[in-house]
Amino acid sequence: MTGQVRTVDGRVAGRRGQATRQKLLDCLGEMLSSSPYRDVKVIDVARKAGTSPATFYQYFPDVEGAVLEIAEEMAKEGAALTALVSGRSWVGKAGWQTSEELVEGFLDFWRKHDAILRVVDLGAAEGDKRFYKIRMKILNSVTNSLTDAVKELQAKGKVDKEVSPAAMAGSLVAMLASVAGHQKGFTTWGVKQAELKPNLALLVHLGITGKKPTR
Amino acid sequence: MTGQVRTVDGRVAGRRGQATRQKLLDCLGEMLSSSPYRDVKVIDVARKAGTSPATFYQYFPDVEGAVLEIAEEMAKEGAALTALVSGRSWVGKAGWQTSEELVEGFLDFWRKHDAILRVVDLGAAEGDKRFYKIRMKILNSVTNSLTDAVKELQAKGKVDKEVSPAAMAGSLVAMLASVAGHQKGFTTWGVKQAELKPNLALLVHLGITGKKPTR
DNA sequence: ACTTGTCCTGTCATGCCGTCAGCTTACCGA
DNA sequence: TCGGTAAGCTGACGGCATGACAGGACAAGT
Repeated sequence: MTGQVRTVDGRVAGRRGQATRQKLLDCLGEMLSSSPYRDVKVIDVARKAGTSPATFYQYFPDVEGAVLEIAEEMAKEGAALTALVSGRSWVGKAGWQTSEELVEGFLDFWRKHDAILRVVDLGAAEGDKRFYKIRMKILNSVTNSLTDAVKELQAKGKVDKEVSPAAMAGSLVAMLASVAGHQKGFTTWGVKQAELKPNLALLVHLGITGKKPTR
Repeated sequence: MTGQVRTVDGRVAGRRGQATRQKLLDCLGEMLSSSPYRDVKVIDVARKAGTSPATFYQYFPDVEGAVLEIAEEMAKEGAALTALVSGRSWVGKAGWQTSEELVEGFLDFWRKHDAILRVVDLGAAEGDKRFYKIRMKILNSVTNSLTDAVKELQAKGKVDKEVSPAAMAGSLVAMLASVAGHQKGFTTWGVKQAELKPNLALLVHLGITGKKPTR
């Protein structure tokens, strides 16, 4: 399915090659956390990995290509976010818990992949389809599940029909992603983490069900 | 207050100099809209402005410095966003209208300054205090006004005391900013602009007042 | 016309980019 | 043990952007 890992010039990578390749990816990941994306240079990544720039170009077409690789890997891990929504209840106390756990999971994931998500976000916002696709891949599962939840509640007559499930789900997910991306900003600003989560959960609950939660 | 416009080496810029400077800023702005931030080079900006790279460096320390300049200008214009919230009513039909106009104004502003806001966002997310400050400057006015609105409603007993006004306002503003930044994404994805706005307005209204709007 | 201060550019050292030929290393069959 | 072959790595190079400087072009006042 995945095929073998290949170098740019078409050779198949063996054990040693894959190790080098992975080391380059790891170092790039660290660089992205510690310095602005704009300033990340191939030569620095190579030096950090204890190899030469030429080696980098053997495995990746350019920095962006390597970033995409890291992002893809993260996207796989992000599929687990679906579990935060699908098959959960939105009624009563269980509904409140669903909201809380969704927010919690989201913030954790974002904190963990902070740097790379920032780059993905930028790429997507700039119109790069590949980055956009990855961003979708991560958000889609959650968004779709939330969309379904709203549709279901609408069918039961518990939510106004004027609400567009997709728009609502998309907006909420965008909010979560954005707030997660600026978590540091919020704290600097005077809003504590502990306050943030319940408020986000409240907004999610309000958006999906249209009602205040029963805690 | 503003002082005179100065070159990097300390001289005061005259008429001609300011024109050149402005032209460079304009061209940089266009470049940011049409190509990834990472790939914007001084030499391209200079060429586009019909001048030389050396001239660019006479007015700006680097690309980032020039971007900050554009961003500052935009921030001034963004102060007008305050008017969308301050002194408005959140009760009854007027409340719904407030929500709608806030969303409308926000999306328009973001659409207009699309490219530069993206860069400011990235800079802020990467921890650059100067960009963070500008982002604050734009969002602060709206956020503060919204915070006050929530506090007021809380004082009247119309909103739960558990709600943190600042966290709620910050989350809503982050949502608006994020959705605005990915407007293209939403449309590609199947959500129409016309659906998006009322849903965002609904979420804002729910978040601030805790109640469904009366339309 | 002359002076003065502003404005622009040609040029240069530096450093990164991206590519190539060629060297080293690991694996494998004889 | 010994080549043979393919994988793996690097030094070196032309090309280009950067950022700094000194000096020439220009406008405005005298």
